[in-house]
Amino acid sequence: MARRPKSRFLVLGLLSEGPKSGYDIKTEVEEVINHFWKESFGSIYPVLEQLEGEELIAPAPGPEDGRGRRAYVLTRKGRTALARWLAEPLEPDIVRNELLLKLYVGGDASADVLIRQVDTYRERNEAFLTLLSNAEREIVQAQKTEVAVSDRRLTYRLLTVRLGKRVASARIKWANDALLALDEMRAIESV
Amino acid sequence: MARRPKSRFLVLGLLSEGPKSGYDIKTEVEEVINHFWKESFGSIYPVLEQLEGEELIAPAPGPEDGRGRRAYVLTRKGRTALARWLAEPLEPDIVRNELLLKLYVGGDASADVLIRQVDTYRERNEAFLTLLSNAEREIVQAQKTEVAVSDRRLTYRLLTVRLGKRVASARIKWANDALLALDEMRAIESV
DNA sequence: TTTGGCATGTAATCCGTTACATGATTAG
DNA sequence: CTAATCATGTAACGGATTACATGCCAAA
Repeated sequence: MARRPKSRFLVLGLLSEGPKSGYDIKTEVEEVINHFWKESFGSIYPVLEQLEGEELIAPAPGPEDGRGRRAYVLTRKGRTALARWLAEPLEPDIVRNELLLKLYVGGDASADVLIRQVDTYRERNEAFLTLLSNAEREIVQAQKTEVAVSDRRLTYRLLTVRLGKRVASARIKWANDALLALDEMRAIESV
Repeated sequence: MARRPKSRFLVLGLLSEGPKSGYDIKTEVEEVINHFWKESFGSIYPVLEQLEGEELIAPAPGPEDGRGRRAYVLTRKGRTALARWLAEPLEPDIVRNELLLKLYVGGDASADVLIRQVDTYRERNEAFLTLLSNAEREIVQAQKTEVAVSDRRLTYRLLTVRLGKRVASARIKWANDALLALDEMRAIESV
């Protein structure tokens, strides 16, 4: 069994766009794909080392950076491995929803406590939606100016943002419904 | 920092409904809350032992089962701990969406590969939606027959199912849009 | 009697985060 | 000069899964 399967493909995947260092990868995770993926330095650097050992990536050619920066590129072998992974069936995602667990086992709690939780959930998703809408606008803007070559990546990127938006909107709608139901419960409680 | 051991509260929470054994808890996870929570024997039994050590739960009174079954109940201390956790702020959920990663880094792949992935995603979410709709129907049915005391738990349970439905529907809608966009890409490719 | 479900538990191991440790370079 | 940012890396730890190990009971 391959170690750190998911992190491996994040690194491999991001390197497919061009030469990058561990630091670059971390930055891209934080600034761009943070809404659907997180990764720490603690896995990025070991993975880079491991992938180099397997000859899936290699140090980028060109002048060394004075700062000790070490960029990598995909090897042909690495590109093949990435393509293979892209075609592999999706693993079922692990689901652990703390809010739903609280609702499910919160039968003894007052409605107030749960209302507060659902409200937080709504707020977070609203903030998230705003964030994604901005990202979407930026991509659409970029699509107008870029040449056709990069168009495909932008299209894919747009898709990732739009799933986020759809899901966030769904959660917000649910939260509004749920708050109505919980308010009713509270009204009954206080009688 | 002390990260929240989530498994503890699953166990504590499920025990708040009444005496249960480790096996019961596993069954309930599998059959009822599987859509938003998973848990293995490998954590359930150690957690039970740990909680007993902390006096948050205690062996259920009553006749021993011949089969070696060991049921537990919440202590008063346990009930307090649960209530405290219910009111605690939600931790940000860890997001790792394999499909979106594949889309994001799949710029070099043929549209076909991605179409297959998105299609699988749609199918899974459709199956999921069917499952949840059945669960919803059952709860609504139960609400008509149950007495008012258990009504609150049923209401909360219904809310958990409905969030699942909302999100699944959103994903399906997205997938349909995405498939249209990807089909267009494929058409361009083949020219 | 043998299969399947009930029932508990442990060991190996994985995947990943957090916190720590270190140092160079650049902007103010 | 000094703070922020760039940049790499390691050690400790932790939470959870998987696979394994064990055995009882009921029904076919």
